[in-house]
Amino acid sequence: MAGATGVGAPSTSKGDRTRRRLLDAAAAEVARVGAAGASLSGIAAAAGLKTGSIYFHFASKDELIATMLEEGLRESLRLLDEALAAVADLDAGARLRAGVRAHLRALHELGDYAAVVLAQGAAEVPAAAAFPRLRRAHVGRWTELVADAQAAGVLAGGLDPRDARDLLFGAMNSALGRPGWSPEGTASALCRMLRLDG
Amino acid sequence: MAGATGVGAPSTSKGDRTRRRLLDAAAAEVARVGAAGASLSGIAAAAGLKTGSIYFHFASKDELIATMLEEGLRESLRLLDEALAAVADLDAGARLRAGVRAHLRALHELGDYAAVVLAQGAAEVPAAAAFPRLRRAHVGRWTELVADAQAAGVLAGGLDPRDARDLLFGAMNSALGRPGWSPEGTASALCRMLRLDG
Amino acid sequence: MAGATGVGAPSTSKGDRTRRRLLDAAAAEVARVGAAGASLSGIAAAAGLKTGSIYFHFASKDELIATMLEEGLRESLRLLDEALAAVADLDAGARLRAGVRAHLRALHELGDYAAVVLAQGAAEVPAAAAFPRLRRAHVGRWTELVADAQAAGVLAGGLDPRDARDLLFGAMNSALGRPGWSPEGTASALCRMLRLDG
Amino acid sequence: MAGATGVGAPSTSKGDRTRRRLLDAAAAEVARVGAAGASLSGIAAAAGLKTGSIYFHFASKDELIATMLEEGLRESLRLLDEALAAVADLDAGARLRAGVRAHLRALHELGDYAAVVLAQGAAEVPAAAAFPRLRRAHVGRWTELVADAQAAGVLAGGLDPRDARDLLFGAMNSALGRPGWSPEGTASALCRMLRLDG
DNA sequence: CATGAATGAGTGTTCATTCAT
DNA sequence: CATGAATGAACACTCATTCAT
Repeated sequence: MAGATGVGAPSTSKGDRTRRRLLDAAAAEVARVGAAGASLSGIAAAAGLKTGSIYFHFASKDELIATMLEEGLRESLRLLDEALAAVADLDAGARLRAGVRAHLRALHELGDYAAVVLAQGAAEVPAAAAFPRLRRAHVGRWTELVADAQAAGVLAGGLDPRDARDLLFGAMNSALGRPGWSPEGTASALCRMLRLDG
Repeated sequence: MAGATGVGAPSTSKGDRTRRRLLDAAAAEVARVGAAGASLSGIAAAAGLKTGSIYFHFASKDELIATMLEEGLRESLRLLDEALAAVADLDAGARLRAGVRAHLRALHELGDYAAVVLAQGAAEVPAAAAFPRLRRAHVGRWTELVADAQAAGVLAGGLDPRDARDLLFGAMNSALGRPGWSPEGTASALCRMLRLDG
Repeated sequence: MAGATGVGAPSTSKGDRTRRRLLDAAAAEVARVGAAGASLSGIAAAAGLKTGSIYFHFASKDELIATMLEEGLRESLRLLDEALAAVADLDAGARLRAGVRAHLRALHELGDYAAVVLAQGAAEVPAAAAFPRLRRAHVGRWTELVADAQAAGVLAGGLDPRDARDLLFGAMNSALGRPGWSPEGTASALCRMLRLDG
Repeated sequence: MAGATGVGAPSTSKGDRTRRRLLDAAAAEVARVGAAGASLSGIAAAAGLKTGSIYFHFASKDELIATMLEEGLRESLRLLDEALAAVADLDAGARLRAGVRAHLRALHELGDYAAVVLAQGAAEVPAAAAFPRLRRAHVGRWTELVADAQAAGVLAGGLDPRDARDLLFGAMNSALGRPGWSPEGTASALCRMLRLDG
């Protein structure tokens, strides 16, 4: 929610830095008014450029927004995987809790990128921006986490893990709507509601 | 998600019927591309009118969309209250389960109206469209339901009921994203995950 | 300038009265925002009608405005002739002074009609509204008055009476721009400037 | 009245030249049909542009027209001051005659700009376009000229100099309505009528 | 007589996009 | 790399006009 620094690694060239400013500005603008409502002139102004200059970095509005979405999703997946790797040896309940904490931390850190990728999904977004591979990977990770937790009995069984996963996802992403939320607080509240406490 | 039946009672005059067609078309369009992305020409075409004719029925795009949102929210509140009235004498857990079922049924019946009111909220919508009374009433109903369930011990205590309410809301509204979902199935899945089973 | 009752004789039928209300409203609206800026819906509303109803009384916006202009010009000519008839026997200076007083009184009485006909002229007005006969008659009367005064030596000679007439006209019509002006005061001021005092 | 040469000094950049073409076209269009009746598409076409391109140079129709009016008024004031400076040492009658000649020359040179600023005033023009400083300066200059002439006895006394000034103004501006008028001819005619002859 | 409802051409304005500089 | 300038298609909205009721 807060003004994020963005997503990328430290870039070297001036062109790369401008590109990053544009992606950040696009994320903020899209989070504020949606993909359809965001204007290239607004994004350019927020990045300290004139409108036409965007086209040196991106071929079209769609490409700019798709790139921004993809980077947000990729980073969000990276943070999740990092967190899960650290708890690979623990039991299913602990891994699920770690996933929840990681997702909420990602939501918080990624700022506008997360707001866009996770809250709005790809609804208003151009078809080209589906990048299904990343999306499948992300979703798959969560389906696995949930199914393992069900198998271990720490999460209610008897229901399709994909349904359970979506409900969990909806609950987590609702945090983006609240001002001043903290990842840790929301994670512990959610785990308590699901009786997931260690 | 599917083409909505709409919201209103059978109207008599020709003008009323056109107005309803416009509201239905607006709901569908906004659900598809967001308020900013929806175009009056698209809405008019879907309602079988020419663009300019909209202005005989609504003073502006904002008024059209705000009216649609308000009717959706009002109807959704009505359905919730109706369901709660029928279980007023039961215990807090049963009332919460009834609320969940009612909300999901409303989501399903209201079609595009709900997709808009509940998923996007009034985020992108003009300030005039906040209709805060309805929104407060709706939110208040849910805070009460959740707080009662916490007090009765059927829902995890120790956390702000408003946080719990938002998590619950997020989980329920996530159903709109899935194709072919059923209100009853989702309700039972959610209740099971929360260990709310009567 | 002030809200005028209009121009016409007492009418009998209800249709005639509606017609008059429309002409009055048109005069006011055109005086306020110009012929191009005046809208039929505004005029209709000011006359207590719905827009479409205008077409029962006038075939088009142009016809409505042209009729209003013509009535204003005709009445203004009538008032001038009336005043001149009363001083037909006096000398040229007295007749010119009477004309000035009559014109300024007409400007004052005719209200919005005069504002339109005399100030804006037929500049913005449709070609059909030129009604050249009336205009020629009006202009002709003034050329004569001025030429007679020049011949009699009470108005500076040595210049084309049509030029003198236009300068005089411009001076008189400038009164419409001043708030709270009186016909008598302006007439005496103008006569004094021209050294026309009896 | 005829196609105006415009107002500005020779500009260098391409944008400045386009801007000037737009202002000239706007002056012509507004002189022809009034501010409300003038259309941006007409103005753009007359300037050899497409409608939307206007917005690169002016933020709105109002700004375009207001700018045009202001430049016209400013230039007209400049021409007046220039002429008055050249006769600062002469008597009040000579100064008034110089003012009349200067005003009529300005009317003639400024073409459509003058037609608009002086004939229509800022009546139909948005509030933002009043530029009251310029207007006050222009009006003040004339009040002074007239009052001095009255005090010196060369113009009839016994009447409010502001009234005399407005009558004078109306007479001078009436020249705009006549085809083929010359500033010198009109000035001498007016001065003769007012017995101002040096 | 008058209205309710609709139309189509027009308005001012925005915006993604292009391209010479 | 970036800008200044322009375009054309879209947009929300207005308005004169029509016509069944």
